[in-house]
Amino acid sequence: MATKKITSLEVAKLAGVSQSAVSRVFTPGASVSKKTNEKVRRAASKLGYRPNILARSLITGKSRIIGLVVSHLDNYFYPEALELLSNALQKKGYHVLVFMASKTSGNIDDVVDEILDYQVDSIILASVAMSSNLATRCTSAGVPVILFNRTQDDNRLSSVTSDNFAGGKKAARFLIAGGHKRIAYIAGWEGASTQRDREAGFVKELKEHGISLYAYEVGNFVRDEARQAARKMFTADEIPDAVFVASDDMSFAVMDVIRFELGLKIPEQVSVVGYDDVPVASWPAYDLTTVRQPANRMVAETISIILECIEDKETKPRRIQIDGPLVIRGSARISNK
Amino acid sequence: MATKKITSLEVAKLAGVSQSAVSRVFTPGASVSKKTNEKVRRAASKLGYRPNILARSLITGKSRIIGLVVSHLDNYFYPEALELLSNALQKKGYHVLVFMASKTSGNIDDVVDEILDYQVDSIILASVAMSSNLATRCTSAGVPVILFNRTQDDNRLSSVTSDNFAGGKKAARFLIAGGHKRIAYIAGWEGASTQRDREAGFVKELKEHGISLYAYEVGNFVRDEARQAARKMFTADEIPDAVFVASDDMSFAVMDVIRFELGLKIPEQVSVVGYDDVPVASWPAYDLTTVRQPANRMVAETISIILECIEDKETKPRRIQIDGPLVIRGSARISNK
DNA sequence: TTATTTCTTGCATACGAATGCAAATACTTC
DNA sequence: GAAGTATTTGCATTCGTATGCAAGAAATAA
Repeated sequence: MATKKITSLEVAKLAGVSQSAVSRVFTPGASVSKKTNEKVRRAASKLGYRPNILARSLITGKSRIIGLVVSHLDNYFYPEALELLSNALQKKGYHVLVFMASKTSGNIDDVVDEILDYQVDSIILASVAMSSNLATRCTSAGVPVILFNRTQDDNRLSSVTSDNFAGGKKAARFLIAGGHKRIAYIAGWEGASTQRDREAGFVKELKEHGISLYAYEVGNFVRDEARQAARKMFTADEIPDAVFVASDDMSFAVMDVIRFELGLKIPEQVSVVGYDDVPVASWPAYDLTTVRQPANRMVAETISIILECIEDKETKPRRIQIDGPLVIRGSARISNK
Repeated sequence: MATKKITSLEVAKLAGVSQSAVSRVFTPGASVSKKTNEKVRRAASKLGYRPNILARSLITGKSRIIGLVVSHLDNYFYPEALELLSNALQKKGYHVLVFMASKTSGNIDDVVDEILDYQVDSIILASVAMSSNLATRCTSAGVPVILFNRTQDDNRLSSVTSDNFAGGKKAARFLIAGGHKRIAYIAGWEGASTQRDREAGFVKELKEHGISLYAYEVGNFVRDEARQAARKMFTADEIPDAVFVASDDMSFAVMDVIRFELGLKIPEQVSVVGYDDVPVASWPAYDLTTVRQPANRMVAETISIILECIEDKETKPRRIQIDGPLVIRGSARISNK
């Protein structure tokens, strides 16, 4: 197996210049004459030379690798975000190293340690939290950490989320305006700031209208648990006439239970409102009214924060909240019946 | 910003040994005495030392990074596969560097070049092809390439797919047994071997029963195009009574058109069979009969090939086809009406 | 105890590219 | 053409770790 390694030295030899010259040709902004540049490029492409990013990283201290920790790829909001993120970073010359955080155990710290081993330029935690201890490690290692779709009470961490509190309020306002009287909520995982904020906003708005939650169950952002929650909620004596579900993903499960297991009509008997606006929400089979998380804008913000941090170490952490609209579709009544 | 870099040298100093000793402690299988080992480990954890993978790679020639090229994260088969892949590799001490191949332009070669820059130990192309020229580059760089869910006529590339031909046959056999008389097909992108094999198997089986395709449209594995295809196919004079769609993803779009735009009943008036068995297929709203691609077994095979190639350069490329069952649900009639 | 073998250890070097510095070359200007 | 400035270039070193080699320590055999 002719495992050839073409190094800058060989290119230099062929081009009749020094290794430094070759390096400079491939270093944007370095001082090289037109002639040398051409000679080197010709030799390089002849040999199929490409700079070794790893070797370069060793010196520059920049790996052009961004570590991404994800745990919920089965929630279709994340594949979309991943795709946007990866594409955008790719355009900027960075690439994404993926780390799965198992949903069960809270071993995020171990995972982040592994990430640091790769000398990543930055870490994105998608819907995942980290220990304060580890945040210290990252900070002192000079690796900026950005929480995506999650916040945390640690002022060293930047975060980008949708405005979950406002989103919760929007959902409530909409259901109230629709004349619903028995309004319920199916919660996500209580450890998630997104869940807490959505609930808080929702409950707050209800309260401001003198309404209190008619029913409450926890789905933990897991479809099966959402199903259970729905079964429990909608087999009671007098069932809710509206339910706000903390994620689209759970909403689909809830709708399926309501329609196919319990034979109820949506939205005639029960209105359902979700959160995320993943692609499936717009499919006619669900046609889900939901609060949109503008993935593209969230990603854009994330990336701008990352690049800023990488270029200028002194940037202080920011917390971005992006407002998302309520997307009105057919899963919830609009006027009072 | 106290950007401290803890190196093996500092650990060595603290532990009162040489840098080599530290290195050996962190190199599995190296010769170190129990005493030294302890001293070093104590010092290391005190300083929070962790070996720099990049520097290590420079010497060993192994980065423990696997490059993954994806292009269809919106088809929910891929997030699932990505999750399985990443998890399994993580357990083996490898990690996945993600590269998005834009669906539109065929710039795969550029992408793979970028991957090679990172000195990856192997490349997985998920549902993506590469030029023969580039395959040469990879081979000569000693980087094994594995096609996932795609084959290609290049005997230097390994591939792992489901048995698409057999899957197509199963779909046909099932529809025939269900007494369908006007059987149609909505194809994926013709450049994909998966598409071609599924179609070939399907048509072959029909032919063996003396049946020919009643209608044919192309959906290119894109939901919108599948919708168009369905509209065209099901507004004809005498519509098909069954359609095999080349992917679940397209199937959902097709079912939505059939039900909600055209007001037809599934499976009473039209039977639909898909391919993939993504999670959504089992949701009651679709309840799609489909040929399963066993993602977990496909991933397991992929990984075993990768590890084998990395350890033993002389392994020759393999082509694995994994048989998947037809999962019978409610979207297709079983008995002749 | 001494000779022999097996483990450990440190030294020095290598991996591939980037960069400060000083020497060399090219370009201006008078 | 000389003097001065701006631009290129090569040399040597550096990044953090792994590893062949030879010397030293420990264990075993005689």
